[in-house]
Amino acid sequence: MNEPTGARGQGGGTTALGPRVRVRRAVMEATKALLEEVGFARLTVDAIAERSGVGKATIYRWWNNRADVAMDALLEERDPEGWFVGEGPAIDSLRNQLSVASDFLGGPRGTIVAGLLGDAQHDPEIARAFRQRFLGPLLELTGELLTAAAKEGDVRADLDHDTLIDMLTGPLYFRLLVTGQPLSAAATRQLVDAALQGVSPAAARGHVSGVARRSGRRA
Amino acid sequence: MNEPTGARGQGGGTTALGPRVRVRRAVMEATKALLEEVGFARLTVDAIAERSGVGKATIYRWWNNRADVAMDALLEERDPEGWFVGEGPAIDSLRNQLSVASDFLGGPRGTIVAGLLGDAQHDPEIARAFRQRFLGPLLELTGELLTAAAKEGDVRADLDHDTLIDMLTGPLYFRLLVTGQPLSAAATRQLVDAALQGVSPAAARGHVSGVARRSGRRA
Amino acid sequence: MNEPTGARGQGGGTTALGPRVRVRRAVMEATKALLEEVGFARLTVDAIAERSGVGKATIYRWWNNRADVAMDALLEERDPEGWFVGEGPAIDSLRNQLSVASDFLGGPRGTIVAGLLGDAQHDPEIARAFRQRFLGPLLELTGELLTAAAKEGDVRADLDHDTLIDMLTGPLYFRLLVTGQPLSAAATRQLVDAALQGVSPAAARGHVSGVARRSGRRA
Amino acid sequence: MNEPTGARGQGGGTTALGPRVRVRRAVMEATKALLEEVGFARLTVDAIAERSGVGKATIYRWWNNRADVAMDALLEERDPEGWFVGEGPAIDSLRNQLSVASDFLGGPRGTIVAGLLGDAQHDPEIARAFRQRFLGPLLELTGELLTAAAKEGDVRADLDHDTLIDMLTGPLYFRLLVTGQPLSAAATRQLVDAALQGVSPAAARGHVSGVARRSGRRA
DNA sequence: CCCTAAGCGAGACGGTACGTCATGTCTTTGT
DNA sequence: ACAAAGACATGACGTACCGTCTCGCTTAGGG
Repeated sequence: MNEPTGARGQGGGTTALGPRVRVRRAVMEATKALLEEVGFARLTVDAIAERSGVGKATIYRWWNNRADVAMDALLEERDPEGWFVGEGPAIDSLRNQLSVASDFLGGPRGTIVAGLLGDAQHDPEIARAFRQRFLGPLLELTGELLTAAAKEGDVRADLDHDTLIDMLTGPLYFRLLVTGQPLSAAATRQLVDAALQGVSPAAARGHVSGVARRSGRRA
Repeated sequence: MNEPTGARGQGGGTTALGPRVRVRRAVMEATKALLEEVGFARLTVDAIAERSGVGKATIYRWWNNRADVAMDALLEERDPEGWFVGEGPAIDSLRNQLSVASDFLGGPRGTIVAGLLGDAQHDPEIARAFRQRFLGPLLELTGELLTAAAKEGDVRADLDHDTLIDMLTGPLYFRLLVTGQPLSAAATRQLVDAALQGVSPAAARGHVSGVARRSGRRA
Repeated sequence: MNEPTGARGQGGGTTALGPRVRVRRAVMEATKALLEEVGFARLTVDAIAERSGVGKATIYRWWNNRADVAMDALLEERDPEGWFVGEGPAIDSLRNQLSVASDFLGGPRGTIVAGLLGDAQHDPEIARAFRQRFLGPLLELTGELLTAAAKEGDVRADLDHDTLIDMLTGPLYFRLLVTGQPLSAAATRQLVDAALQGVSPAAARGHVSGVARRSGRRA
Repeated sequence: MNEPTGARGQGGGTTALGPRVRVRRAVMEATKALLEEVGFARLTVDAIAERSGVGKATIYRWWNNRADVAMDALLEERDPEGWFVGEGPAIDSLRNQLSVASDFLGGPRGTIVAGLLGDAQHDPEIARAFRQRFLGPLLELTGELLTAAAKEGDVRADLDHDTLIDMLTGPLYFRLLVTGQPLSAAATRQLVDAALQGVSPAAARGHVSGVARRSGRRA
């Protein structure tokens, strides 16, 4: 279960063991180091190979391209974190999740995500992988939180969840990928508040701001 | 003034006339054709040179890189369009602008934008150019429309414009660059409605939906 | 003794039995098949392993490299043939041996020999093996035949045997490896005649041509 | 005429100038140096590129593979030499040519030739080039000398020239490529004498040996 | 009206990274 | 214990595209 698995582990046979532990570790570490040092744009497979002491061919055996490697490195860094929080009203968890996402995307790992998505524009395979491995789980969680929040009466039930997700998540990636404006938990709270209350005037109910106040725990 | 100008024409020296008309036209046409045929990802300067009959050096004289060329081609296609509409309530113009943007980004030109932004993740110069030349004018317009709409009482005045823009525009680029879901004027209308009314329940004003109904002119 | 022996069997230790029968057979057969299908140039150890169902490591246990394997395959094909003929005047046996060699080198097995010698130019080990295992026995026989023929008065006794062998055998390999001209028993007979009679005029002896006529049995 | 031409110059258009002088010189020099240092077997295009300061792509633009480069280097070393001697009886020139060839093949350049021919066994293109560019001119000369010598009465007129060439040249390459025995002008003289006089006894005429004595000038 | 400088085509060039191939060794796993 | 299966480091391959650069050829426009 905790078996170290390469990107292709998905196929999930029994004997397809993925890169042996040593190889995987070496590659991951080298990749992370290089990502920090030179960024994704200048990350090359050759460099990873040299740095990790792993043969280039071996890397290509287990990963499809540098983006694939970088994605694995990225996921390794994301997973142990407190993404999948729960407890308390769902709307709070939702706010929290978006704050955490902001911090993640606003930090050094955000640069990796941006680079990955940059390449994804040229290579559908990367796009697919990103959606499936990185984005999917997160959006799924968001969807569940929305369902719960709707049930708890904090979110309108008549709205398409996809639309809601776009509204809440879209701005983060917009900043990351397009405008380059800073991404912070604070800015995101503003945004979520606005989204919840609505842009039109006449949206002034203690209900909403009350929730907003309650959930302002994580900076 | 009406002189065809390359990217560097901005500096506006005296004799730096930009590419001679013939060159610019040939390059632009070749670029557009190639963008349609192979997409931005496989667009190469060599191909543009060969196809246009223009020397590679000449291209590099007037443009910085393939993204620069592609951007020019993109702008040529965007400009004549009905982006800068006005008349009637500002909120309607705003809705309209977002619909037009959706169609633009959802169509073939959207692919170019995506490719451009993809490269922008690796090359700050491209990012800068994109923001300045493509995005800037649009967001400026959006800002003005928001100001007007606020004055007309259709938009809350207590919200930061940057946040609002992120809320309204972000989802479009999110779909384009990240999720890959289809981008249509219809989907965008839904989204704008939700943004205006707010996600929280207790949002029940004929006011908003009335406006929405009025502005549903452009598909 | 009759034990099937790999290349290393020569050392002749006690327990070094050479590849087990099954392994050897499988490898030999796969190798021969591949040699016929793709030729020596594209013969790869991986292919032999896959085709024969024998592990690559096992192959390397018993053979040094692909040339070594190919050589074994080659020798398997050569041995049962009628190389070591005798009877009658030695000069006839000599002619016959050269004819047989021509046919061998001119046929598909010649291609293998050529490939082997090709690699031998880069790898002295292969060269050594070829000379010792393939060429040696043949030249030894030729030497004996020359001695006998000299004793029988059909060959000058004042000539160095090495020189004679070079004269008689060299042209065959020259055609095989250098000029690429066809190698047939017929062409070889011409050559041997010329060698025997001499290139200078004043060579007019029925003796030689008579022998030539007698020995024209194998095409 | 004296225009430095790359391997592909054969196509012989007017604008196909071949590698520019600087490139060619740098590549040739690096190649010769490397051939001396590591031999043909370990000659790599990468090394040539690095050593010469010429881009790998540029090398591949003008040459097809390392063998092609090596051949050019080889020819550069062969040409200025005294191959195309004349004067005096043709049979003497013939003897001389074979002696020179022996020295050439027996020396360091012979190793290059051997390596080239080694690769030629795997790559028909190399074989073709070797025959056309290196071997052809030499054998042509040999053919002419044979014709002249026949006319002068020193060589039998009833023998196929191809056969004669094989007899005289074959042994040299046999030693070079197959047996590995030393190649010297002295050994070659023995061989040529034997070929002229014939292997059979009854070949004892002052005629031949007289010529042999006269031509023993070049060691 | 020429004649000089610029724009320009053509494409050679050095460089970096790519992804692939085959080698020969080493490790794991199952008998 | 032997061997199948195959992972692995190594090193070279040949290709692609980049952005720079030199060549001459044209083609104005200022003397």
